[in-house]
Amino acid sequence: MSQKPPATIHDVAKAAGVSVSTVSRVLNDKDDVAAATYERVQRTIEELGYTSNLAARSLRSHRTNTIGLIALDLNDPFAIQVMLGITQAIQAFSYDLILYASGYRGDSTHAAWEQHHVSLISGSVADGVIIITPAAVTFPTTCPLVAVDPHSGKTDYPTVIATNRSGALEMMDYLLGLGHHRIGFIGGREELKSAQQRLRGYLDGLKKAGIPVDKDLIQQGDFRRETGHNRAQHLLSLPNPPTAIFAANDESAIGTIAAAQEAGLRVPEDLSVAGFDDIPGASYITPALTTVEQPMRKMGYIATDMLVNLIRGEEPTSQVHEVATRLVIRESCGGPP
Amino acid sequence: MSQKPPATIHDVAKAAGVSVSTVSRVLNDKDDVAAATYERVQRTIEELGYTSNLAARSLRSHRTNTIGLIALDLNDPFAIQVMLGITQAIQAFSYDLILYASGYRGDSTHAAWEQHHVSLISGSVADGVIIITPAAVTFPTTCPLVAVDPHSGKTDYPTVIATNRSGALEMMDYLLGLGHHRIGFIGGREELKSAQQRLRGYLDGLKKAGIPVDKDLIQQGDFRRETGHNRAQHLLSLPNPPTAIFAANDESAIGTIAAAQEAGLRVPEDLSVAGFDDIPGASYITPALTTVEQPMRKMGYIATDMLVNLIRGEEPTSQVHEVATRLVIRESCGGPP
DNA sequence: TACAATGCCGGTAACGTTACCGGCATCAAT
DNA sequence: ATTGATGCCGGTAACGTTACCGGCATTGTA
Repeated sequence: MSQKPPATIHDVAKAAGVSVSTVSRVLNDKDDVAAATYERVQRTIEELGYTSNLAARSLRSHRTNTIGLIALDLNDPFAIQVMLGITQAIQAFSYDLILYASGYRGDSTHAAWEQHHVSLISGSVADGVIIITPAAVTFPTTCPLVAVDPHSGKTDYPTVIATNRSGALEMMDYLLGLGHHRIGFIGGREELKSAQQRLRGYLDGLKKAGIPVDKDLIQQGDFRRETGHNRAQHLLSLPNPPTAIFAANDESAIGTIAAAQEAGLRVPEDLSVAGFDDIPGASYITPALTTVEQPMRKMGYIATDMLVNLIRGEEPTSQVHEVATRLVIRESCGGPP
Repeated sequence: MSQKPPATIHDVAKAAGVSVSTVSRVLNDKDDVAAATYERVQRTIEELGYTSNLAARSLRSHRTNTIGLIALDLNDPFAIQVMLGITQAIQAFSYDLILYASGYRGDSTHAAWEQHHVSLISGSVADGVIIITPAAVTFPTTCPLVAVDPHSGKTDYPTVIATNRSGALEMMDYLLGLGHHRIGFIGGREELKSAQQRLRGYLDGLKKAGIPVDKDLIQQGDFRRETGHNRAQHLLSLPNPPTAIFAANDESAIGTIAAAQEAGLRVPEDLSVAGFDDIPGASYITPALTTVEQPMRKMGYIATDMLVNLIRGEEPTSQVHEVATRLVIRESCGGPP
């Protein structure tokens, strides 16, 4: 099994009896090539099984026709759903996608890790970058960049985000309407704007109903299932526990349901649980989760669209693209016991 | 916002007052550079925020320190789990990971799509490639390659696979032990060895129990939830429907449960449903799925290990690595009604 | 003192591709 | 017949990096 080196553009040129320039023109669909030559070159390319070297092309032309995606956690359903939207858009725009997911090694800050990968990718292997739930506020401005569910700081790059505050408020109105007065809240990654806005929606909901804030009922989370589980245990062990828990995302809500069941509580009879996101798993657990739908795929699609425009040198129409959320009522919420 | 070009190795060299060769030596941790010089260069690198151009490095040195992953469907929990194992291994081996998931555009065969991406990645942007559930039998042998859950044809590259036949057989023994005689089977992607072996386990189980094969009970599937749903509907509408359905993977099983519930059947009282894989969702649906665990993360880890060895030029210890499955009994199976 | 060994570093040539320039035909228009 | 425009193509120089060679000091050894 000889590992013979792959054919280069020179091999093709020699085999087809033309110059490398001509082969390059054929490859890039330039128009000043005679039809017969084009045909012949195209055929030799297939015969030799030639594939153009991405690294060399990128080095010379500074265009790769691929966009990079940086995501920390492949285990996160939100990221997965956004990715699906991105891959869909990628196809529509005839781009390729490269996902950098080398995993955060813990030997530096999360933000430093991200920045490193942005500069690694940009200008060498991708024309632009999408980052999902970034930890860094700023990035080296060397390449087009779009963030989905951005950091809360003042960012200088376009972002895609859902109407988190109004979505959370809508959920609060629903829970309050069911008669709940003590509603626990399990927050998300606090550096993300989305997490902050959902907390704000929670607070606004209480205020609107004239219910004073009980700090004990507000728990700091991080969007992870285990953490939701843990914080829910804490809330349920309070002397005066809540009758409903609003988790800042579905993963936390699923952890909350597990904690409730372990504590011998029935959902929703003894405890109402609400989430945010509407990940695929939300409708499959028991009880099916009442949540706020965030159009994750759409967000991925929009982010890609914005990025492609940026790459093409067009100014983005708006710096922040907001997409609407929607209340999804299923089975995990009822009246207070 | 000036898009100033990123710093090159020349900029660093000039700023540090050394030659580009020396900077390169520092970057690659060669040992013949004075400690003081090393220090100084390292500092200027940080000051300038220099990141070495991946394309140029790859072009010259033919080493990228990244491995490529080709996966067709990001929506597939099996692929996701394998990926998680890969990212874990990647970290342990200090490699980077690039995932090519540009999505199959349908303008060529699935196999051609894969081959294209293998040659695109190999020799330019990655040192080796892992493919999950490949559609192509052979690949251009220009780069190290490992397949997880391989094609059924005679492959000339190392593969990682689970003990699918014995796992399926174990499940059949369990179902037969519960008293079922009419057991439906919903198959997987037929070109995959795993799918074929699971079918074989099903058939062997029947044979062992002396039950003749009823072809109507064997449905061709493709590992997708919708297809499982559809095939289950067909099985349930049979004049003499099965009392249990063994789906070749959990996604199909989840589709089957949905179909049963839509038909007004209770699981497991009226119909037993079994799956294969033990994806995370399997324990969250209702009823919790009885299934055969396939150590997906471990498979990803092993594949990465094999690939890294291949890249380092070591001969693989074995061409096929088999990992053991395990029966996981939950709630979705009971005796026949 | 002479000579080899070693540490440290700079210069040059690639890697495979595309951008750019220029040149030879061919053809239409004067 | 001369000119200019056009179609088609080849040669050369980069892109940013690393491999390789060679050269100057400095040190060790006879």
